[in-house]
Amino acid sequence: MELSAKYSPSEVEDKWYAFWLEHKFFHSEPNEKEPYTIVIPPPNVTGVLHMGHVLNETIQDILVRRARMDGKNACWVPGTDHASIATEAKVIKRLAEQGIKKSDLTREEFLKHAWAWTDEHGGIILKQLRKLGCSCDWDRTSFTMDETRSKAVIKVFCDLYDKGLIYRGLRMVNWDPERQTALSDEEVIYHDEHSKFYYLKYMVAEEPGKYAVVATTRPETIFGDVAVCINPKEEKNQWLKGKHLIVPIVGREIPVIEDRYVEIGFGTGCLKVTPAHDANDYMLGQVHNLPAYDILTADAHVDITCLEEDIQKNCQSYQGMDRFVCRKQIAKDLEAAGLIEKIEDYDNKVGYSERTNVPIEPRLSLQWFIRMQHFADIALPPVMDDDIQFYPAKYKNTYNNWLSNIKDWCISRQLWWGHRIPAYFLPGQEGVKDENRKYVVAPTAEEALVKARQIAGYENIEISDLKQDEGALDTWFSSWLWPISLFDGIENPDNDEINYYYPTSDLVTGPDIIFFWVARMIMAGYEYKQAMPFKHVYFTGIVRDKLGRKMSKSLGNSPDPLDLIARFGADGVRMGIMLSAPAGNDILFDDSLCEQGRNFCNKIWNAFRLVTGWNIDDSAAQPEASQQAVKWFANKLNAVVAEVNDAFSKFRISDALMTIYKLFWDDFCSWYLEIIKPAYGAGIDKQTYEATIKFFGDLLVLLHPYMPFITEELWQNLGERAEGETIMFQPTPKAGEYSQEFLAAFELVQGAVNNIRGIRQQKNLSPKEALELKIKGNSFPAELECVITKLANISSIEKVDAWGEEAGVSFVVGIIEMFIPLAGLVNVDEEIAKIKAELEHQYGFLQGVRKKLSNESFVAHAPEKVIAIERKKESDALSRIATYEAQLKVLESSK
RNA sequence: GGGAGUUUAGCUCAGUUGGUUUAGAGCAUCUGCCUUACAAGCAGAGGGUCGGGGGUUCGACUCCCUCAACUCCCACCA
Repeated sequence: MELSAKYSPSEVEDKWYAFWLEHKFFHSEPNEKEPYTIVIPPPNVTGVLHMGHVLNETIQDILVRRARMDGKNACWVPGTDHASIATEAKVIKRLAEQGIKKSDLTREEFLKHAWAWTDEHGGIILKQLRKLGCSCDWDRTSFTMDETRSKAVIKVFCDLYDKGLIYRGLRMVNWDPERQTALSDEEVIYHDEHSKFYYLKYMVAEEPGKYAVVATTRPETIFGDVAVCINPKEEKNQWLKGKHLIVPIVGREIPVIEDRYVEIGFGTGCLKVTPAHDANDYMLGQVHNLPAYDILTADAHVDITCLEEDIQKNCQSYQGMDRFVCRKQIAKDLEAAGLIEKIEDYDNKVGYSERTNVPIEPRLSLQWFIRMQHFADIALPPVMDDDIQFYPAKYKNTYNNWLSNIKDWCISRQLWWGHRIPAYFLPGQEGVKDENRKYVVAPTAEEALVKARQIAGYENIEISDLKQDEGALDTWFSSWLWPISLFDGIENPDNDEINYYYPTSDLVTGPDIIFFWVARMIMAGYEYKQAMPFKHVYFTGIVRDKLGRKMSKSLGNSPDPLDLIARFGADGVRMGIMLSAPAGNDILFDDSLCEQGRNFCNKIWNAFRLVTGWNIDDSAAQPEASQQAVKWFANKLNAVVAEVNDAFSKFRISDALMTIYKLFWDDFCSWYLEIIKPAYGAGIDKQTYEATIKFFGDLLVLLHPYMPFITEELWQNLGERAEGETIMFQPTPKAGEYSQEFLAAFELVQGAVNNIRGIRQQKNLSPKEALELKIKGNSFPAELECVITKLANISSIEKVDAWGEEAGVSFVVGIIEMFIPLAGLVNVDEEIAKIKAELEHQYGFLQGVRKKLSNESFVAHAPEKVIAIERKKESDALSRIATYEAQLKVLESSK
């Protein structure tokens, strides 16, 4: 077979992926084998593959493929997330481009558009994962809004409601005025901001001409002011006690109230209280029994129509103004009226919506919540006790911190795209306040009707009388069930699949969703399966560019993974992303990493070309050097396999890759193959050839989890394969016994070869020119001398008792003294200088060792083993020094 | 304001309970090579005293204190 000198990934990748699919190698069914399960962190259904996914999915694929080769029944379940807010935003944007407003559509019409969008763009990302080589069980592809998953969500909602763990209430929530929905606390991101601190004058009603100064960053909320609060202990504000103040512009007369909440010494000590627009003010309002005027619309425009008529008159000009426009306008107007004492620069934090990046507005609204204390109680211990293990473990702290200060979870969203809240309101409550309206919670309208008819007075209502809550549930309310709902473990809690695959093995995800997702899955796992959802959590880092910046569309620093795959091959990209990916560390990604991956593919490819290009000579005897090489590599392979196994057990999968990389490139190619390489034109003996093929196969198997395509391609061509055979199920090589002594002896051989090569380089000697080697005293194991002979092109090895008078270069490896005669090629002065420098180093070393040994405390305290090592160092150094000194003498006398 | 983490060759990182020839790797760099698998390669070489300071110890990159820089998370100060 003629093979090109370069590996062409595109030619083999699609072929083998199709082969794997065709044979259903990725598919898993429960059987008697040990399961190994991963559920994919479901990407947004309309999302596109980015480098973060590449990292995350590559790690998962490595783990899954490795488990499969270890003989486990590996199952990697793929799927997508409906991503309520993000997707609804995209749909609204597209509708806007067509001139359609969401408000013009009915819920049903809107959902039709949303599903159309989902069908159109959904699953693109899953197709892209195939290009990466991901071995997901595609037959199990799921969606958080498909039937099984949706039923699970609704069932869980009803169940938690029945348990009293879900409640509906009027609360101050984080409001996104752009998308016009409530958000959970976790969906708010705080940014530092340079803003202004406005000092406003509030005239005292009882004492005309006198005023109190109130400092605020949000003057636009003064329409909703209902009190000014002071700390009862604050000296300078004592005179305000019991007084009333007049809100500037608005003209409302409000009381001065006292509460220790106000911090003494901060600002002016006077805090304006606006219960409808600040969480703390709301709390104060509750305590002091104050009204709340909501003066902002859902899209954060001023709306004063809730105020009394005479007050409305004063504020008319602000009606309908955007909140930030109004802020400026009020400042301007107050300034003009002389009601601003001063404006200061002020740094504070402002919350932004994670999804729309719009400043959130604290808003009083009626929402659904989950009582979280119960879930914190069940989810904290397993992580703190390491039943569930985090890699890296530092995230235990983060987890602990969050669960120990848990707040109730706002799960309702004012969106249509998502799971509709299964609460049904009873008819005939027109006059009743929203928060007091009666409802029933049930999975379906029919079941809701049954429940409703049991309530006195509603015995005769019909389904059409019930009004379902308009809201949808937070996306994460479906995601937290993912490891259970994927196996239908909510609706059918005892089915074979859930019993077999759950708990899953490893979860691979980013630390940014530790609260959103990881913690909540653990909660749901213990609530609904009484067991952990996964045993290990591997937290990846963030993929950044080489300057350490986050990858973003606006910076244009985010490479397209498919483009990278086209340039470097999927294996090259996988290797590139894995080269520097210890758990929890950010990855500074650079194309050159993929280049390294591609180069490695090429190296493997060429090694294959070499090995399979040899002709087997049945009559040839195995050369001594080859025999030693085979023995050495067998030992080395065992040692490395043990190392790799250890690395995997600690989730150090980048380390494992680097270890295999060096094994292949340095040990196998640079040493092993060079030793066994037959002379030009000659055939190779059968024994060596077969051993080599075996080694190559083992190496491919070791590499396969990282580089699935090239390893399958070469493995298939490495020997006769039956139809339907695949490297995917070849067992990982076992870590057998190996001789530390033999490996150490071989290292000495390598040292000698390196030295001789170095001498050649310095003396400008061709590799083709054979050299003689003399060895004095100690030597290598005799059987390894032939390796030096071959690799360093040595014509003869002579054992001598002392160096003669001839010119040459000497060197020491370990404590073996060697000499290369080089008549006429030696610059005596140069050699003397070199040896002197070496001697100096040895003297320094010896001195250090002796200082230790002459220290009585050291000899008294240090363990015997350590002292023995120091003594060995001493004698070795002495022996080397003797050698160099003798050489120096010879050289000097030859001058 | 709390908490966590990081700081080791030009870059990215190892360094496992303090002691294994006076600190390792990959990449990059430099030198010499188109040597009959591979120039996406081969061979060789140089380069850190382990952020600063102090301490514990016979001995510290490794433990303690302190200072500095950077990163991240959490928190209602208007």
